[in-house]
Amino acid sequence: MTVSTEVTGKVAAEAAGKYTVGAVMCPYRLVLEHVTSRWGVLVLIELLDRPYRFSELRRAIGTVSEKMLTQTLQTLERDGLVHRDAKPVIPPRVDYSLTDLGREAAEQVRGLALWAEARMGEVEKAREMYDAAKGRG
Amino acid sequence: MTVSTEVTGKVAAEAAGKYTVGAVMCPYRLVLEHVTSRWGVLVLIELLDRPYRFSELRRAIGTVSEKMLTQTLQTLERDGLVHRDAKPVIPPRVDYSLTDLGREAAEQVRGLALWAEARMGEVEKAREMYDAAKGRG
DNA sequence: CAGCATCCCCGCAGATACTG
DNA sequence: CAGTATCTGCGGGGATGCTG
Repeated sequence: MTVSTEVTGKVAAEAAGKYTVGAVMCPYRLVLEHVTSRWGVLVLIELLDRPYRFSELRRAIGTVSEKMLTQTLQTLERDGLVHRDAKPVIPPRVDYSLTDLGREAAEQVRGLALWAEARMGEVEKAREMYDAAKGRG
Repeated sequence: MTVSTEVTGKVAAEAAGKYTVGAVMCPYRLVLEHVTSRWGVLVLIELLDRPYRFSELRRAIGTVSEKMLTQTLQTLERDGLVHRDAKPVIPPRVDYSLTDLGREAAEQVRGLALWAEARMGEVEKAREMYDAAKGRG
């Protein structure tokens, strides 16, 4: 059916060529990695609620370093998913919000997060069973 | 929504064990990182079509090393998302398939992949505009 | 406040060799 | 075929200090 097959088919096709991990990757894979990245996921979900200022976002996420948040926001802004609004005031004030494109991505990501939250208990049980089975040999 | 990343304590750290990915974090975050991981995403989407044998999956994805595929599959199996069926024959034959839980996750992930594919062009245009704006200073 | 620049560690991930 | 075991690099990402 599936576009998913087509999608991964493209990945495979890319692999057949002169693909190298560190170098240029196809745009599709890149945007996917950006939105599924460690901090990208959390930023998108936060911004789905409302716009945030930089350090407000930092506090909301809680474990992200300033460097990684900056880097993540720049990547998402470059991909056209996040809008950066720097106000020329002192002290500086910068608001981040989702673009229409970013909102689409964020809603997909939120679906994933909601699933993870809902099924977390079952996953934990599965882990315990797996570990117990391994432990007994 | 809340995406608190506060550490839940030593229990989480110890439970993660050798499967720890990066820093210590709550189980919810862990599942999310597993399914959004570089190879986890591709494995889940591939398995959405049908069961795969190990090296069949390796060829289908195309760029994944044997080591990373093994590691990814073990993580997803431990989380109860992937079922491993090792047949006692020579030469060995191992089939991987999605569990019901895994299928739910995979469908969410596919949604993300489909979005990325559909909007890839717009993202590329956004990147060009961003780079052009930066280039002009 | 919102970043940028720099240093540096460690763990992800690739390469290689070996086994049941 | 489907893995394990081991070595190694290099880059992700944290810590720190500085700027507009």
